[in-house]
Amino acid sequence: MLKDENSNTCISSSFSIFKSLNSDELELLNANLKCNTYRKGEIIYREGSWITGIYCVKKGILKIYKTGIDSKPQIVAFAIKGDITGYRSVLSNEMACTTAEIIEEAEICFIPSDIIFSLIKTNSDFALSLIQLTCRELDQANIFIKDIAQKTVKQRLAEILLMLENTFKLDEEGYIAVNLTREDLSSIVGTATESVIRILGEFKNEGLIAIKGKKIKINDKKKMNLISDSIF
Amino acid sequence: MLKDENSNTCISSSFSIFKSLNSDELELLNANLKCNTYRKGEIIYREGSWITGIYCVKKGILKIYKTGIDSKPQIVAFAIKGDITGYRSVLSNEMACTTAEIIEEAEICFIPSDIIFSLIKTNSDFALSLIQLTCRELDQANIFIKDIAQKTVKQRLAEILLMLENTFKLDEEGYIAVNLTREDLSSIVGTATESVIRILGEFKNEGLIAIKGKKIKINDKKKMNLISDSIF
DNA sequence: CGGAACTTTGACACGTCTCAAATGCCGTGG
DNA sequence: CCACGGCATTTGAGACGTGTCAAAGTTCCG
Repeated sequence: MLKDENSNTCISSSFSIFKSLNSDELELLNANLKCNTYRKGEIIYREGSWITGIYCVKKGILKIYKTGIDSKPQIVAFAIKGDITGYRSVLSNEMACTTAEIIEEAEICFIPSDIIFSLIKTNSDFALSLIQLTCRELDQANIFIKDIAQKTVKQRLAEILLMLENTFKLDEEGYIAVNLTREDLSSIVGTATESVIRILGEFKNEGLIAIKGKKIKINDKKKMNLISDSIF
Repeated sequence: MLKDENSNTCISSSFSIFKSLNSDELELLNANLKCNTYRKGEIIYREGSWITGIYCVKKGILKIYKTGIDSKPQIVAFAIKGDITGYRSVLSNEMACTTAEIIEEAEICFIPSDIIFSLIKTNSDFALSLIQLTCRELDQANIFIKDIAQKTVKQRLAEILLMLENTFKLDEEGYIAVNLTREDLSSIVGTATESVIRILGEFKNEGLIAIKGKKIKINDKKKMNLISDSIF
């Protein structure tokens, strides 16, 4: 029994995308996995490269970004425990359109694309789950387009902080449990690093947040929402 | 034979999303269609409402937008002949997250959602087509996030003009065959109407484009690309 | 023909970016 | 274990891009 290594415990209900698989399908999946641990800074796949399967995050945090002008990155998503990534390129037979980089020591399983395609073929509920996953992400992306186009940097930063609190758990003290550099933050919000620093400072002075190094705690979620929604 | 009204000629190979359907499935589809013509300004569905099926565009042009701050719209897509819209909300059982408005007299067919779901269930190729469609749109959205976050208004406007030329056909004189107000343009680019006007003026003075009322013609596509890619 | 919506132009204020320099933090190697 | 070097953060000053507001001109359509 290799249960602790590669098998059943690896992919299961913690990945909601696989919730519609029966035990046979789960077994097929787990029999074809390659799991690995990665350290901060490692690249799982790179924009423009061909990837041959999708990646499931068992543990840790990845940032998913596109590379823009002067190789300035634009973070378009994070992947945490239970998320899959790389599926877009695999499903549409295209080169990876983003880069996936570890920002917190991670354990990641690789699933070859033919397994995914055969699951889509044989299990329509799984296919539907995938459709719904992409639809949800598409709406998120459109919301962000709207916000980045219409909101000020301050509003966007408030919004992103709330999003981060929503995405990542809080530690014992209430700080958002992720270490992002100020530059990372600027690469999400779409602004200069210095602007992030200045506005974080304002938020802190107004008592809206607390800062301890890279860790941020939102003190006044209500006011933060008002700022983000520009009712302020 | 009602061929000219609702049946086979209506949904067919012109909708690439339906290319994987066999003749039985096409027949089922066409038997359940409701087609209508709409005039400029009409709303097909509205953000926040529940829609019970998807819409196929046989003719005409729609703008798809989200409503933002001070009800300022943010256009996130267009739908033209051969496109489907509204599928995101249907597939993920959520309220419409965008509004679809006619900007050029259109002929549109409605397909009830249960038909779509049953096709997904029985035809995995159709499901895969849908997945690939959403994946492509998702990447487009992420590209636009990157650009809107990193590019100047001028660069974005150049990019959008190129995109419009790519999306819509050209008329006999080479003008992009769509009538967008300057405000529409500003709602795509994410800027003020006045900024669009001023920069269009610059482009025109530099001979990059020609303007005839709402119609725009790109004279120097190469230079336009350079501007958009900020190699300029 | 009249009015409404759209377009254009100008002046001005403000937000945000850029550049530069100082300080702080952290991991690596001696 | 400490010192060093490099990277991240912070702060300031100044320039520039864009948004806002106001007013005039234009087009469109009933």
